[in-house]
Amino acid sequence: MRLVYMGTPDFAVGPLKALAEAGFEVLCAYSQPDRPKGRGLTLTPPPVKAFALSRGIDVRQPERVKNEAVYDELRAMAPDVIVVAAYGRLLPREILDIPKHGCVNIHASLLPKYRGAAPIQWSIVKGEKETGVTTMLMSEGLDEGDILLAEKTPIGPDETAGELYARLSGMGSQLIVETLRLIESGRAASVPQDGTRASFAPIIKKSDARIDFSLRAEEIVNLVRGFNPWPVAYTDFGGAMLKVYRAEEAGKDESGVCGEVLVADAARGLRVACEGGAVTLLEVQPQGKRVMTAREYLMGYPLKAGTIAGRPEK
RNA sequence: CGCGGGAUGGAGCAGUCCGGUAGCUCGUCGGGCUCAUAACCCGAAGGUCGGAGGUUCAAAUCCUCCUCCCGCAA
Repeated sequence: MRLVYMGTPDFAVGPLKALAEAGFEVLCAYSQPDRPKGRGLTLTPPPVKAFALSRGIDVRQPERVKNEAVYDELRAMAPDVIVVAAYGRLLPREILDIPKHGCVNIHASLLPKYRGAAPIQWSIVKGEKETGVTTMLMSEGLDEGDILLAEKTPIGPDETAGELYARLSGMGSQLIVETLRLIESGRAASVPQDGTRASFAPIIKKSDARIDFSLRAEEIVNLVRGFNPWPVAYTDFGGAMLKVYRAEEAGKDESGVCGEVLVADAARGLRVACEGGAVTLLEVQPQGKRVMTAREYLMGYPLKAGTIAGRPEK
């Protein structure tokens, strides 16, 4: 089967690799244009582009996809199917209709839950115990297409978004190969999503990762897990930002105002009061410094018990 | 040329403005104490202050260039 691939970030690299190695003919890979990134704003190619080029796969990076020129070049390639994985753009009807078998999307959640840009992070932040990957036949709506295959997986109690991301990318790689084989053999069946059970996982903003100590300890720990390694939960003590990479629920034996530092002691740890208890911060990163354990942090920084965390954003 | 913070014994920091004996909290090693502890007491080792030049009687500290780490923004 001849396919066109559309994807942008790391998540989409595994599936492309799997498809190529499973013997599908990848005509071309579409990716978002190179963007200025990092310090110095260096123009950086997206991971899918970099991978595709290393395999000698042709790459296209149109700024806009709703464009006659794009339609024309796709029609000219006459793919049997277009596979989309975290491409970053909705596809218009004109494109959905081009491939003989339609456009197939890999989505990192159990649809119809967590439709949208950041299903992996939000499923952890919301405390889900289970998630998965779904392949679907794309429609014009956002992740509303009919479901082809889905595979579940439990979310580990300490699992971070980064870890789950890698795992789901691997699962998606196998699932998309399986899905295309079914389509190829004419045995694919799809079922519509139950829209009444749908939920939305919007693109993450930095400010989503600010820790609200008026939440319960469990919710705060989930926030920390779900936003690691990006954008990373943060708070601030006395105006200096502190990122929190790892945290755990503390006992309920001590209490204080939400956000109050209960314990700041290299021997006993860093504990902050929250709704109904406290959280222990285990791994943190002061502004301008590397990631360090709470113990290391407390050895050198003058944080005292009684400090109140979480001043509003400037 | 996007904006900014940083590099000091093994770890985390102070000292740099205003040049003059390298310090703090830990860790490590040896000894002591204790039923016991990331406890306590005594003692010790460990640093060309990121690198290269320059100024000076004297540089962690002032000047120039370089390397590496990090936050913001995108």
